[in-house]
Amino acid sequence: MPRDTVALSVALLGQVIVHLHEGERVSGRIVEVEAYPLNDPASHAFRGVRPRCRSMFLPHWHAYVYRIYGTYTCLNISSEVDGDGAAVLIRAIEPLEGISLMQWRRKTDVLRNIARGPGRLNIALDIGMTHDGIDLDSSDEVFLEAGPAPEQIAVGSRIGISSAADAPLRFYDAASPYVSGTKRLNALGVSYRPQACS
DNA sequence: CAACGGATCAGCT
DNA sequence: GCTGATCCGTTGG
Repeated sequence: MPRDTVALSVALLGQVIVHLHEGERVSGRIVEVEAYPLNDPASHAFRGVRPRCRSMFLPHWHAYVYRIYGTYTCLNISSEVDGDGAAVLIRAIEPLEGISLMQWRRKTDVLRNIARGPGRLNIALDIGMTHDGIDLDSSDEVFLEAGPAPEQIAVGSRIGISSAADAPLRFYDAASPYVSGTKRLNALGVSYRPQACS
């Protein structure tokens, strides 16, 4: 996986997040992310290490989970080297395994609404503050697996922030119906094919 | 559909 | 106090 935050964001699309719940796999394919790179005014890490955002400064591939608006939590993956604060926010997944359990947790049967949005996907996967700071490589509870990259990746501006709001740092699978913020999907009108590997 | 308010936690001014 | 990387139920056009 790339160490650069933006490169990692693109590489994460298509990867599968798995949470083992009493031996049952609950999982989904990442279809939407946002990058919070170094020196980003919108990043929690912008003003240095704080108790809440300390996990952003962990080495590459650790979980940063924080609470938002009192009720919900958001999952990020730390992206840079130890001591540098940056991460990728996971914004939406396509439900794959353990769907009935996710439907129960989310109190809806509508597949499209199960994990569209960062707060929603954490409820669906039962990821919360207890997972803050875990190493996703060594954890046998929450981890990632390789999955098919999107055929086409779209780029847009990030959602719900005020500073650096125009930065094109939101990436999503252009063909997926499981992405959030539909009204802003074409905010930049930019899309491109990911770099072809020969 | 769009707009609004409530729920409710933690950091910052 | 207030604001925020949110979601949901309700209201009104």
